[in-house]
Amino acid sequence: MSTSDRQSYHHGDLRAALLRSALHLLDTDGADALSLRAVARHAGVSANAPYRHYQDKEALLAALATHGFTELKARFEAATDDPDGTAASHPADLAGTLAPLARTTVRYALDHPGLFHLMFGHPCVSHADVHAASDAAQATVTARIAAFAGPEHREPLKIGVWALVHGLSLLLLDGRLGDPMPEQVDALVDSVTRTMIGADWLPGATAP
Amino acid sequence: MSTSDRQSYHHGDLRAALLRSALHLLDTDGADALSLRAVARHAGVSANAPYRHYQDKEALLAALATHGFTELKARFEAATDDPDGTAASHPADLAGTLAPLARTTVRYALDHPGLFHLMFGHPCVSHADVHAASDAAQATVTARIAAFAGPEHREPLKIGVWALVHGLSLLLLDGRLGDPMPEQVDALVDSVTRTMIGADWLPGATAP
DNA sequence: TGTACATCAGTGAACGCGCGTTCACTGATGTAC
DNA sequence: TGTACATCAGTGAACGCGCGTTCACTGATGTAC
Repeated sequence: MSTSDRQSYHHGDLRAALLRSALHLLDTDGADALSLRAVARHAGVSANAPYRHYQDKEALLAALATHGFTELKARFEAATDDPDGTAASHPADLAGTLAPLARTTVRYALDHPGLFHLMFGHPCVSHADVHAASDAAQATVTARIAAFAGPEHREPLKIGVWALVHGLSLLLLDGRLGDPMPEQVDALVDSVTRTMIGADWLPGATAP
Repeated sequence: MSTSDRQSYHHGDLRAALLRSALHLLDTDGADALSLRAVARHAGVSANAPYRHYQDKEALLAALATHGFTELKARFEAATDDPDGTAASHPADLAGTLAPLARTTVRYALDHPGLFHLMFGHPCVSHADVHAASDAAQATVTARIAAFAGPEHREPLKIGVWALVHGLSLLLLDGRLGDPMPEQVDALVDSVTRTMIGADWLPGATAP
């Protein structure tokens, strides 16, 4: 796949190929190890060919992060089968609604560790495209929360959920919670989410 | 301070000076930018002098991370005035107990962004020293939780709190929650912590 | 249908850089007698 | 108290490396006539 089936001088769709190579290397070698030269090498192309398609390294990184957020958003929507997020979906409680989203995020992080690090730990986030894609993904989650929480809890809850899921992903990624199997991960995320999202501030909610 | 008051060939305590320089650079230029050469340069010493005190770069990083965890633990203890963590301290609810610890962590992250990244995002964590210091810090928090939560909630709650605080720190660090002033940060952490640590699973707890 | 030519998307060599690490060295320190 | 010498903690130069980026180039493509 790397030094691929390219027989002509022109590549065809090098832009997309570079993105693919970069994603591969990102998750193989880690975000810190990603170099433009390595990406070109993996795509079977000379070291400066990428400059035909991306202004510089930053631009490629921004494209990668944007891709990540877009894909994450799509997974959020797939996870809830409720694309616009406005209709109240079947689970009656907030934890039941958020758990699949939490699972989706954590899984994405574990599937794409390098990309996840890039998405959340890199200054290239200041790019307008990245920001837009990130906001869109976040909005998907926010919409779910809005349907459940009263306005005075919406903001801290939104931040809290985001932080919780984010932290969980990174702790798992860094191996700080051991090295659980995928289904153990799901169970862990579920139990943590349900424990943390105590519903006591919901109107009329009490102990289980 | 950098090319310091050193007039003799021998330095005196280069080991400590290197650590100090590294900490400074870490929080000034970021964890990714930290190089052994830069540390030596900042300490006013030749590029290979550090090798007299640390086997290689990894060893220095491990020392830094260890330092970070040790200091964090001290701050935890200072924050609760309850050094051994066994006696039930004055706040009657879990959120009241954990909020100061959450604040402490987030503040530490914001005070030492580079070090925090190193502590939580770097493979040097596998060093035994680092592990020990990290566990010790974590135990301080765990002890507080154990005093409040029943055994069946202890584990997910422990992980959840850790993830929440960790995520909050990193989101703030990456500028993803805007650029709040220190006291706004404290207020944010408090409100998120209290919202997220719903006490509904506490025996007999109900809505406020 | 055939040819001239502009444009596009690659190549290969080179640039300067900072890095981690090793080498043979040398100045300062402290200990034995 | 004075001197010889081992040991320690630095120096400065050099190594090979991979990086991002620029340069002048060339092969392929497509369009005008």
